[in-house]
Amino acid sequence: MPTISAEDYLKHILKLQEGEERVSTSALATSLSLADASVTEMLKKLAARGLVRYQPYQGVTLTEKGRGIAVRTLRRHRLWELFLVRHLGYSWDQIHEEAERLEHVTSEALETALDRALGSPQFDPHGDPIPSAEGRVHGGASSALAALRPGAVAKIRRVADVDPELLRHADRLGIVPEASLEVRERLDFDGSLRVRVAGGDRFLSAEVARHIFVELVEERSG
Amino acid sequence: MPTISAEDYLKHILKLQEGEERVSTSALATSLSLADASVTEMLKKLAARGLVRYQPYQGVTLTEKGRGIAVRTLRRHRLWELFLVRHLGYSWDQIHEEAERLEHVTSEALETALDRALGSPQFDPHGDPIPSAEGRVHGGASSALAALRPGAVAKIRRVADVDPELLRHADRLGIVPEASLEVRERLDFDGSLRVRVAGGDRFLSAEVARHIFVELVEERSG
DNA sequence: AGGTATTTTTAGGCAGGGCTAAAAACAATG
DNA sequence: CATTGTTTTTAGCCCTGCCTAAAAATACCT
Repeated sequence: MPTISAEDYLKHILKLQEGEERVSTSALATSLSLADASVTEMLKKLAARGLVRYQPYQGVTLTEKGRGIAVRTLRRHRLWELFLVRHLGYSWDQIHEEAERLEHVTSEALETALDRALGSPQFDPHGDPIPSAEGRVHGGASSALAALRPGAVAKIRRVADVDPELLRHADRLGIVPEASLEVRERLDFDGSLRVRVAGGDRFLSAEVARHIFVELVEERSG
Repeated sequence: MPTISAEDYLKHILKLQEGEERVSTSALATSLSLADASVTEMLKKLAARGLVRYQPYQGVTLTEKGRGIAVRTLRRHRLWELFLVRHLGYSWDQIHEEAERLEHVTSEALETALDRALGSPQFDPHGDPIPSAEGRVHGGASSALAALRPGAVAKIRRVADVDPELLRHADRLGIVPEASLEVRERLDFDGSLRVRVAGGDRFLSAEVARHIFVELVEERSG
């Protein structure tokens, strides 16, 4: 059984590993909000348990075993997030912290029960893919709303779960997964956008638009 | 925030405190499956945090603060047990272990959500009372089935959650909270009983009957 | 009361995880 | 290529909880 701490390390490595080949000690330390030295030590322990490949000064990568645990933890996290919304009346800005704790005390039986109660869902409330029980992750190929040009029509896929405030803000604007949207105007000097969504025109800062991911439907010239 | 360990200590002290005035170090150690010495040390720490009153060689009692945490933990445990049965398809012999872990990662918000989803329930699936949000525990005054005489008619209140096997056994016999039962026969030499329950006659060993608690309805002479 | 038994506490260790400060390795640049 | 700067690792500590073995209190019993 991996400890809570180990699950957290593996989860963060998994996330940081997207794109990059090897994850540096300092990047991981920043991501976990821990001192670099603490991370160095833990990496040695994880390597000894066969969960990561670690060469001093060369960063880490997950082994198959480590990846398995990381993905399983991510699956539990996202199943809980959806469960909290669907069955316990939570809103999507309040679920991250709860799931962060619940994911570490979820047995295989409970994971299965959650999955069944939810009908084997593919996405969590933020639009993040829920890994399958076998560990396959459905990498949705979507692009940042911030990159779209005026006239573009797109379907919202995902709102990055970086901050509860962003989520509350997006929600008030009608920016939720599955909603449709059209870019009406783009101010070049600050990158902010005016978009039509849920029947109304809304303004989004570039910073907000950077955290919203969409699938392009049509690229009308404005 | 109390640690998981502290919550477990307090919960066990609460349980052992029923009846007895002070709880001894060794009784607590046995209950927690820990070495006596470990318990002694922890008691000093809990006392320093104001959660228990502890005098060397004199045993422990809970302070108001400690009792509050113990009762809250018990409440969360029992809410989870019922939730697992009602909303996640668990049977009552599989819920204890899950709840044992979930109770320690349950925020006040989650506790409230569980309570609401269940309609502020009074009892868990074993018939154990669920403490109120304010910490009041509904002490149900029931007696052991083992003590009833032939001819007695009673309503089942509670089946002690001591072992999953006992629970599965009781369930197969139709012995569940709220069911009605009549004692038909009692074999004095081993204390075993023949009872009528759910329309059929069933045999119970004295050991099983000792873990079933009932409320007497009528004491017919057999 | 005095001596044996039992309980409880103290002493000394260990593993998991974390921290700061100092040293070592790697990178980068004049 | 040598020096400065940035990462990363090592060294030495801390805290939480647990353990065993030995010592000290309390209890029991003749």
